[in-house]
Amino acid sequence: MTTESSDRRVRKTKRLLKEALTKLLMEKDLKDVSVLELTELADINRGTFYLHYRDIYDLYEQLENEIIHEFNTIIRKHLVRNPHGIPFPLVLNALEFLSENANVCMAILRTNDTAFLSRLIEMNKPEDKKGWQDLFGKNHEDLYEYYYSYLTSGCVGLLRSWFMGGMKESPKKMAALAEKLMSDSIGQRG
Amino acid sequence: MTTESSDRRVRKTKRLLKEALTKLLMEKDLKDVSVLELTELADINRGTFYLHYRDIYDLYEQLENEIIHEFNTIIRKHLVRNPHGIPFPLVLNALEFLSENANVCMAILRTNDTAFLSRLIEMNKPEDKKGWQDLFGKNHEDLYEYYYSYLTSGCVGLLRSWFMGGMKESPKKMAALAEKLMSDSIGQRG
DNA sequence: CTCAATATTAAACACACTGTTGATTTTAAG
DNA sequence: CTTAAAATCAACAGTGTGTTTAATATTGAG
Repeated sequence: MTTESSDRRVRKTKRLLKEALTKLLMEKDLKDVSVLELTELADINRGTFYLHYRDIYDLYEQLENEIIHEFNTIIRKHLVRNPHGIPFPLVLNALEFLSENANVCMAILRTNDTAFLSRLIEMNKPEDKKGWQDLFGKNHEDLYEYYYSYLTSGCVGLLRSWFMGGMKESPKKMAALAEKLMSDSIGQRG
Repeated sequence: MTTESSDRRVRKTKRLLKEALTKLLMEKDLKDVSVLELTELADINRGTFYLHYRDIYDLYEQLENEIIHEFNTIIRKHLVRNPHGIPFPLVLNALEFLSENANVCMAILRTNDTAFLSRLIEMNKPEDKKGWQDLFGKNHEDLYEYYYSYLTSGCVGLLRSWFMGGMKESPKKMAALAEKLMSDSIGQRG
């Protein structure tokens, strides 16, 4: 995870750069963002950029990291309390977080980058066999991975759709929908 | 769609460049591919590249286009015959196509680019309200879009998982699984 | 407040790759 | 064979990169 610097100057520089990148990602692809224009927009010396980041992609990754980390914090919190099953508040909290951080999330999702998706999936995948069984039932052990992929990708797709459509539905309504779709997918144990 | 050139030289040049890009995408990200190394690998003059493509991303898009086009051909063929419902052969054919074109598909999916996903989704979305109703039932009309997003994203995730795992299951088995997951998602009309 | 440490700045640099051009050679189609 | 088109080769200016140097500004600790 990104370690917070104790020096105010560093914090300010990084914050300005991340804000600038978020702005730029609203209007163009990551590949079209140059260090030059980024630092000009942030009003930061170009050399300073390289004091903190290897390149634009490095900065982007750290931005994405922060979102994923906060996201996982929400998820973990619920998993500890209720290790099995898919609690409604989890989904709701997740959606509310996204809604509150719309700017950055929009920027990330706009890049059309499923690395974001893949990482969320991998990081929250149940590690032990027990977890799998509780989620998907005892049959089709060899298919757990596939069930999981379908479920999580589906959710991210749902979420993307909600985001891109301007988040017209309330987080609560979307949470209920996600909940229903997920438990329907899981519930079928042929 | 990409128009086939009548000139053998052009066809050869484009084919070599696409093959070279596919190779390079097996080992590095699209952003790290330069026109220089691409044309050297393909043994094509660098200037010739610009006769046909704007930049690396343009070439990549055309490569992706071809796959999507063939994919859609399979899908459309089935939709005409059986406009409503999700026929088993459709999924099977799609998976077999992917299996046969593993190289290119792997290269595309490895880029972690959901533009591929989004386009597949958009291009095959039922246009008329009737289609939606037949797929999802008559309730929750306002939620059709979300159902569709969940369903299709889920399938692409499933497919990605299958691909990245080395395609150990047979296309037939995966088709059955996809079929089941999709109809389970759709079948619920609470 | 003072000061030593550290971050930022400004300027310059070599470098790699880009995208285009014009002249020349090679190739394909009729 | 003839001719139109494509590919090659060499050269070009332009842009952004990544690094370095010395000077300047800001910070946190004492």
